[in-house]
Order: sequence, then structure tokens, then C-alpha cells
Amino acid sequence: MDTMQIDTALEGFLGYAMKRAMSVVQADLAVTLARFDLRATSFSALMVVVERPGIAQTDLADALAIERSNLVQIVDALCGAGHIARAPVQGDRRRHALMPTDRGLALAANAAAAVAAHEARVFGRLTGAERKALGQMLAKVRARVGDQTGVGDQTGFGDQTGASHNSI
Amino acid sequence: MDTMQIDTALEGFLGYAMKRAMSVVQADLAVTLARFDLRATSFSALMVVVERPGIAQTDLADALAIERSNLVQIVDALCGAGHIARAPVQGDRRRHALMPTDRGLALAANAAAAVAAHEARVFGRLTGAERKALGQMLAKVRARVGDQTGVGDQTGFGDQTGASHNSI
DNA sequence: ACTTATATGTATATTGCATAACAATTATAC
DNA sequence: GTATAATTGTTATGCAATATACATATAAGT
Repeated sequence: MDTMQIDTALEGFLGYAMKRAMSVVQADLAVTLARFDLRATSFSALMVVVERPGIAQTDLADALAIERSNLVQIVDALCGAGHIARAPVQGDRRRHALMPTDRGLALAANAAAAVAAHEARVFGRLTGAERKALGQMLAKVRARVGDQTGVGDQTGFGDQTGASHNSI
Repeated sequence: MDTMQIDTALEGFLGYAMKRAMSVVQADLAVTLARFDLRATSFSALMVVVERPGIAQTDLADALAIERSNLVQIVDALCGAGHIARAPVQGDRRRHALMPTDRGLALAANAAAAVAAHEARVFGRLTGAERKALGQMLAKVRARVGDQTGVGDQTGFGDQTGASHNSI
């Protein structure tokens, strides 16, 4: 609660509005996922592995727009928790085919349901039509890649600070 | 660029769409502000100080929803660059009245113009009506404070990692 | 074969953010 | 009025996210 809106100079910027809204969403998401011992990034990774069993780490990193080197520990954690496994790939012994385990499949279903509930909560003030419009607008912003400043897309669902709050 | 959309499992989540869009916006903003030796957070702080000359650090931290302790170094940087100054407050020697300098006023004007141009760039695919609607929806999300999970608002304009990218 | 590219993993540095502890100052309680 | 509490700015510290550079194994190109 802004006490009484002292940041009016910034209110005009959509980026600022996005950041403030993001903080609310991330904080609630982190709480939501903590129940499953997941953070935003590992949840995202798990979801993609469940949807694309056998995906290689490099492709997963690209999908989530995170660095391969940083994905390693995320995959390590998911493997350690028994949610996914690194399987050998026939024909290319460099790659690891990431496969969800049964536990991982169950967790993904439960966590996805919890995240859906979280979204219903956080975006509860928006009508269905508004949510759809919001998603489409955000997609347009995201698609703006390779323009004048030449800065690209990135990141997946990530947290920035950790387990406490803050996420998606 | 997602190569070819492998993250479909996550596309349904608005939070994910927000995060991906935010990354694009933040990356471009960082480039935009680097020209002025500002980062997102210091820009936000400067803007508020310009709008509310004499504001105390605690109030500024509240306005931007960042921790007082983390604001110290931001204010230090702005002071060191000669954009603002800590002035004593009559009647309360604990407080510092943050005052913009002439240089700070000029910088704020120039940086704000650059950020406006950045937003025109980044949100260029949205119509004026869409941008307005987007701002209103984001405000609704941000306003959702103190609900079920009880997690609040936070942060200001901030980047999470610095100038570069990456996130999920 | 030899060079080049790719896949994964390791190490490290930077940054953002949160928390706790603290000194100085001011407000409140009694 | 004096003891206690609260406030302000600050410092220190830890954790998580992220970027970069590098090493190693494997594959592909010539």
C-alpha cells in the first residue's frame, strides 16, 4: 500500500506499473510454489519437461530464456528431488534427455493447479475478457525483439531473490 | 525469440507472460538509462525526489517499495553524482531531506524523456487505448494487497540483474 | 586426421533483495 | 524528568538470480 501515492512521477510509465504489478504476482507465486518446494524457475522447467519429455538442457534453457549454465543447478535440483531424470540419448552421448518421473508428473499437475489458483487470486480483479486482453498485449510486448535498441527476450518465470517472496 | 515456442505449457499463465514481457522491457530500459549512468532504481528514486523535494529516505523507500537499507546506496550514488543532496531537517536531526540539485533536475528531465521514448518503442505495438487499458489492469493487480496469501507490494522500477538479460 | 561446432558442466563475479544489528535521535510512558 | 520505546539512517551479511569464461566430451565438416 503506497501510503498515499508518492510515486506519481512514475505512475505514467507502463514499465513502472508492470514492475509493481510483477512484484505482487511474484510474491504470491513464490508463496504458492514454496508448498511444493519449487521456485518459479524450477516450476517452469518442470512444466516444460513434462510437456516435452526428452528435451535437451540447451533447448530447455532456450525455451525458458535462461543461461544453460544456470539451468544446470535447476535441473540438478529437480533430479535430486526425483521429479525428472537425465536419460542418455541414443546417437549423441553429449545430450541428456530430460524425462519427468511419475512423481514429477504428479507434482507438475498439482503445482500447475496451485498456480492456476494463484492466478485466479492475483488477477481476480480482472474479468475474463481483460485477462485475455492482458495476455495478448503482453505477448505483443514480448514479441518486440530485435528492434532499435536490439535487446532481446529473456528469462522464463523466474524469481529474483529467492524463496521468500517475489517470483513468477 | 523462442525458436518455435516450446514453452506452451507456460503460455497459459499470465504471470509467465508478464515475466517474459518484463524482461524485454527491463533490458531495453537498462540500455536507455545507461546513457545517463542511471539504473532503473536510481532513476525511480531521482524522479520521486524531483517530484517531492525534501522527502525523507524512509518515505522514499516506502514510495518505491524498497528496503530503507537498500536505498542507502542508491541515494549515495545519486549524491555522489551530484544529482541530489542530503539536507538537514529542522526539528528532526535523524532525517535527511533529499533535495534535487540543478544537475539532478536537468538529468531527470532528460532521462524521463528518454524513458518515454523507450516506452514508445517497447510498447509500440499497442494502441493508445491498449496502453491505457494495460496500465489500468496492472494497477488493479498491484492494488491486490493483503488478500489471502497476505503478500504485499514491493520494489520500484528495478531491474533484477543489472544491465544484461536473463531471468525466466 | 584435423579443425570446428555443440552439449553439458564448473567456477566465479555481479547484482538485487531481505534481514538483522546498530548508533543517534526523538517520542512516549510513567 | 527520567526510563523506555520507536524512528532514521546506516552497515553487515546472506541468499538467489544472472552473466561470463572456461573445461571437457562428443559430434560434424572438410
